[in-house]
Amino acid sequence: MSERLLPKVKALYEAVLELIGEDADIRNVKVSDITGRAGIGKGTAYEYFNNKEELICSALLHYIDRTSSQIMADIRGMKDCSEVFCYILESMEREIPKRGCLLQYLQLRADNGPIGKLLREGIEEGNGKICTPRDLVDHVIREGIGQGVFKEKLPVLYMRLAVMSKMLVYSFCIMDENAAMQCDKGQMRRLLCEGLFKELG
Amino acid sequence: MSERLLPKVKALYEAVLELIGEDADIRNVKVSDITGRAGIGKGTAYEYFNNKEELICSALLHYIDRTSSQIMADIRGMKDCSEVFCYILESMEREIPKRGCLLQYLQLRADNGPIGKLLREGIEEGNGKICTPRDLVDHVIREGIGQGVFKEKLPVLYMRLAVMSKMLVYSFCIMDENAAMQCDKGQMRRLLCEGLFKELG
Amino acid sequence: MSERLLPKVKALYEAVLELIGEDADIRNVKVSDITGRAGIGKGTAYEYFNNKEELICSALLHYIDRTSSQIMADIRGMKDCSEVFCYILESMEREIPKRGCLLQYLQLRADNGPIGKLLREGIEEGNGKICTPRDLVDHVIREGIGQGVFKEKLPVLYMRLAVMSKMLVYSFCIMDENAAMQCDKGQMRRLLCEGLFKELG
Amino acid sequence: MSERLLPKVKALYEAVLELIGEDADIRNVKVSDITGRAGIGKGTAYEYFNNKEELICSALLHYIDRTSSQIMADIRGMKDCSEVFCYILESMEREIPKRGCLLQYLQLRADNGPIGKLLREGIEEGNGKICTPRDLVDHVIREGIGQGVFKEKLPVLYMRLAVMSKMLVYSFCIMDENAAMQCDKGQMRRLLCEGLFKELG
DNA sequence: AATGAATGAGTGTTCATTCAT
DNA sequence: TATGAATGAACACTCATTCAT
Repeated sequence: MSERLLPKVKALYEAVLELIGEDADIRNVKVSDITGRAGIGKGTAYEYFNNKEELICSALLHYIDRTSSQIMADIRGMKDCSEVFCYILESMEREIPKRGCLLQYLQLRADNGPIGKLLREGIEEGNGKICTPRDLVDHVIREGIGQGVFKEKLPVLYMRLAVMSKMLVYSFCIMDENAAMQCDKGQMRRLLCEGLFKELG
Repeated sequence: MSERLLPKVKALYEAVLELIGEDADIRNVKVSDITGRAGIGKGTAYEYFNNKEELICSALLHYIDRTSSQIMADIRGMKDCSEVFCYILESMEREIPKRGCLLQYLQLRADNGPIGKLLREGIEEGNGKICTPRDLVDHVIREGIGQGVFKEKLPVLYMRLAVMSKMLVYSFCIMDENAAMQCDKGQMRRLLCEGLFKELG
Repeated sequence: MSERLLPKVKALYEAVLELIGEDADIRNVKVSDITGRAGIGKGTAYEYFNNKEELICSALLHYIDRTSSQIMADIRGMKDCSEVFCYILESMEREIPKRGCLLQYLQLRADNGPIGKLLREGIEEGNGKICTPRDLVDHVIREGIGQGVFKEKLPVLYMRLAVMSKMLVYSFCIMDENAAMQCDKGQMRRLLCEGLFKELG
Repeated sequence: MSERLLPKVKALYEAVLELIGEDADIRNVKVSDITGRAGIGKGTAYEYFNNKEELICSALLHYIDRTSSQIMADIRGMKDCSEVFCYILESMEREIPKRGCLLQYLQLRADNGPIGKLLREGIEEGNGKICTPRDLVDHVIREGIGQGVFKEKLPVLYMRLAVMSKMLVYSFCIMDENAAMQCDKGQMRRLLCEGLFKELG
């Protein structure tokens, strides 16, 4: 997954992410919106992708993979499980300019529309090759258990969902204008971290 | 909110919920799909709603309101905060046949498409009159604080999100086929309940 | 054509004329607009007319017939051909509140749409029974020739069109806001009268 | 106004004029009728026009402009005012194959429907750039006054309407099957010409 | 006789996709 | 390889007409 992207593909991916960042409804975005933003011809998109869904999906997956891989690399050396989780939350915040992309990804994972289905297929097919938030979650759990701070006998599914839900909560805080106003990000991260360890410890 | 629905409206609402229950992508459902399912003419839908978005939105809001109101009524008399939260989770499970409706609602709340926008407007406009999951969450928190089982000094926003995320996690367990297989619902509810009280206590 | 109209029919006719008077595009007027204005149920219109076209057509024809008949009766006794023509122009002006009806009638006479066709049929079928502007024109010509003020040897068709075009010109003056501002109606009538006699004399 | 039309636009214009020429009711013509006749796909029409009304309107305006411009160029050098007016009438007859277009144009100018409104807007916006029958009328009047055959003190509005109504009368002769049979075109033109000079001289 | 709720045929418009250049 | 003009399937929505009451 470290291969360099072809320049046109890169431009298309960037365009998709930009549009999502501008709160566009990705399902209603036109191909011409994307190619126009990317500065290339409409037909060119079809030289690289079979259809609109594939284009959007690939863009999202690439973003998710790149971001998750980076975070994964960063946390690999960390000793403290709490530090790891906090770093993940901080990283999410750093991505605010691309806000919406993570949320779109999470939403589409549960979406029954054509893009959602394709996204799930893409993740399954690229299993192992594509790094997703779920891999980060699993890393946190493995570390937590390894360091003895998570109870080993809790069901893995429960632990996974517990970690994920904390991340979801934090993404809501970042995204939601209303929530954002009344919340101190640092405090929220601390509370979520503590909450997680209380819950799983 | 106890007024009887007009029969055609009821049929339309039922049709929308059925289609969602069958995992259809509600955004891509055609008006004729809905009216066909409802057993009425296409034009009839437009006697009661101004457009497709309004129809779908109303159906979802009505469902959410009816379900939430019922749960709210049931938990009103309960003494034990833990019992309350467990009952809410159980109620969610009981709605499995209409599975997807809750998730669709939650998804659309964060959706930038036309239906999502209309949904948020509908909730704001009907403020107080329409009972939503958020009202259930607030009830849990009020009870938790009143009974002294939740730390009073935690930020309300955090508590709200903590409760909500537990519900979200449970809905994932119910919805996701993969997860469903490997998870014992009763155990999951117990764990989520305990987790919540550890986290907020 | 002096039979009394049934009250519902009268209400419908009035509604059509009112709508035309308000500059509505009669071809785009909905049946419900007409019946609503008439204060009766939509279905009731179909008790008296087979379809929308027939309703509109009948209303227009009735108006044209009634107005033309009245004018015809008024001018019957007049001795002076010039007085007759002037009276016709004055009568047109008196109908300003129903402005548009005459023009609509003239327009629809040349229209290829369903209403236009029906109108022409209606006039042909009711030949003799229905009094139209053409009858007024013919009266003017007959009188003109009889009184020796029109050259007898001019083709009738030409005379007919000459008279009609004068009336058309006057209706434009009445109708067109721009023209109306810069034109003194009395002067215009006089000029048209003189012009007609110069042309045909 | 001498720029060459794009081929698809030309085909669309031709199709509209053909349909009008075949006595179709232009307001009830379907977009697919027009594009079908033009031999192009339905969507293509929307590459060049924003909607049906604009398409029809543009076609008519283009026809009127082209025809009027041509006539204007032809009459520019003529010395005799009578010759000018006769030439205009003759030109109208020459356009018989496109019969209906002129009448449609005149009708739509007074129409309250969407096409009529757009047409009037189009004429106002393109003021000066688009050559219309009114320009021909004004030319006749200017020449008539300049050559001393029209009384200078008559109101311009009256003169304008007098000329216009003569043209209208002639178009009726050309269009109306019934009238056409009983009328010798040459004689009619002569009579109209003489009539005009008697009336305004 | 009068109604208006119900209907569904009909059409303007959009936009993903193709393909000649 | 890159393009964007051309396409037409698809769909929301309208409204004349019907018919049970």
